[in-house]
Amino acid sequence: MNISYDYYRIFYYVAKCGSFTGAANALLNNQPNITRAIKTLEYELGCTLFIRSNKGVTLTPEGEKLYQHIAVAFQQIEAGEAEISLDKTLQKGIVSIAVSEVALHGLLLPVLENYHISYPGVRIKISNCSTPQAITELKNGLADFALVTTPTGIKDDMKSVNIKSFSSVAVCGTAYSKLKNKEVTLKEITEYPIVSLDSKTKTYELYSKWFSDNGLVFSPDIEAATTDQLLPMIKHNLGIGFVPEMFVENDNEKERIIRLGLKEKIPNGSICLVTKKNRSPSIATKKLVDMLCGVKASSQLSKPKV
Amino acid sequence: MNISYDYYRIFYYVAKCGSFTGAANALLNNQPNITRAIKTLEYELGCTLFIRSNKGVTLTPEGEKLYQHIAVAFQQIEAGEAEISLDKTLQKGIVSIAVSEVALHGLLLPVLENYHISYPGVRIKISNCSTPQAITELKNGLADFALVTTPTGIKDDMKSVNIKSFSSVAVCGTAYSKLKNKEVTLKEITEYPIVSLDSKTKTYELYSKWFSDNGLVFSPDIEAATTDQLLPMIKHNLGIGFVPEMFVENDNEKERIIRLGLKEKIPNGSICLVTKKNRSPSIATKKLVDMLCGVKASSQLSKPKV
DNA sequence: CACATCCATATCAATTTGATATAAAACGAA
DNA sequence: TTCGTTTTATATCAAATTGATATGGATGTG
Repeated sequence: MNISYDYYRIFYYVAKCGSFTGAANALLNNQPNITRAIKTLEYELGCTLFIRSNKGVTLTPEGEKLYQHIAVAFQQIEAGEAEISLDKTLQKGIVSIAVSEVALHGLLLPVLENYHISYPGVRIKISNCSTPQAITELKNGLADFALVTTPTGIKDDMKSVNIKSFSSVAVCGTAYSKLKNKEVTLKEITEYPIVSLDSKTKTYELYSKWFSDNGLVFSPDIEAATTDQLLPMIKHNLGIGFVPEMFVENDNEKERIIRLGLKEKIPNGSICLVTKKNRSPSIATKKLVDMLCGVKASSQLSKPKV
Repeated sequence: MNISYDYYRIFYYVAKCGSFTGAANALLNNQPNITRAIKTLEYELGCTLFIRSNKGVTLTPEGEKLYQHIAVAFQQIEAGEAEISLDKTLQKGIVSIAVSEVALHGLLLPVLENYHISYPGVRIKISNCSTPQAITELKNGLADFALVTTPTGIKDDMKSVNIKSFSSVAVCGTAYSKLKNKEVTLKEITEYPIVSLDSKTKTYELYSKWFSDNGLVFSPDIEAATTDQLLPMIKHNLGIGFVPEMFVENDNEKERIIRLGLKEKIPNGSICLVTKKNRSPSIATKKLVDMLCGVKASSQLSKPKV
């Protein structure tokens, strides 16, 4: 048995409408087609489904039984179509993001603000963690994508694209006001206590390499767990630190922070988006990724020829 | 949205098989068609449903959601097809019959014996009652059809066809042995006590009319509720009675019954099948009706042209 | 590096569907 | 009754879809 399911749809509408003519209208089709379709269906199934009369049709006992099933089936299909349709309009959905601190403040939060206004129905789950942790979350399927700072150290089955580079500045507290408004060298800085992120972070690695490239040793006196903790320490004059510019910009106690005019250029960090290669993003995810990348629209589906 | 449901079937099989090629085989179709169908479906729905790879396809999040619904839907459709198919082979079903006593013994039981051997899966519900009661049951939808003795007194929305006429005989108990082997007239009979069915039955009406047509009055001394009760009364010599021949034939105490050679011909009764005009019989019902009418097969459905 | 296994595309014939005109049957109202 | 309306049934043909085959590209395997 291999009956066209479109015939069942016609059957469904005829049963609901109680007439061939009515079903034809509901289906934007014509009555002779409905007559033919039902006749074919009856022939295929080997039994009469409707009793015809001059004022419409009614189900036979067999038709009745079939209808019990078909009605459930088509309500399911319609529910499925409705769900897809909702997803498509982004009235619903959930996006999980694993994001490192710099990426959160420097990229995700501002974009998310717009995204949330455009698609208030999409729920967002943010997991704020270090770069390695973010990669692990992505690997374990806990996040749809990760936003981290380079170097990422991604796995084979992941893909990473740079989205935005950011510059950092060297800052210190007001106790070091003698350094204000004058050019200092990196070597001079090593004579002061240095405040840095945890030695397990990629940022630590980055600065470590930069220092050694300049013939110096990066040996912080104080290590903080998060960038957010870095600035208070600096404000309390615990030492000099390298902080992404945006953190300084956004701070509401700027007067307690002194930006140093450093001779050497601090290496740019870069925020990149990491995705799993074999995983297809949901529409809500794709849209957010598009916004993060500054892309207008994602690839269109095309209608097949012939 | 007006997507061909056949595409959903293809989607269903692709999801189940995990590959376009596999689905093509399962559906006795070819892979390029599957590719085209899924591409069309994706275009219509406006989202990607499968992630293609060199070793098959997997569902995207949207495809997954759709599959939840489609799987339920198609299991329903398949269940519906299976049920129809079962009905068609008469492996299942139920037939309710309202039948009067004469029709039961004279027609239904012998036919039912064969029917039940042919279609053991069909359950049969017999409601044994008087002709008017049988008509009422049919009217109330409690019976699929009625088998009664004429005159039926059927309603407007019912159709009646004569199936079999039966002859009755005048019988008495052994106490009346002097009537044995001689021709008696109806007038002579009126001199003996008469045993008859209830005055509310159609049979009573029938004999009443017959007597009056012969210038006599039908005034039974004893009225029985059912034909089954008639013969024991006659055997106990309570009087002369008119009994359908088959009841006498099938009796296992024939020696206690004397058949009278009556001059006047006893009017033939007729068993007829009554159906509701606007109600379509189930396949199981139709088959039984066919057997009762001695018909080989019911009308065939034809395949529509072009 | 050849080979097998996927999916993608192009093409064309065969089939199905959509649309229109028209018939037949049944019902209700004038 | 007869006419008008409403229903399903049938015939027919163009348009669209589907089925089938050949072929190409990507990827993984011995």
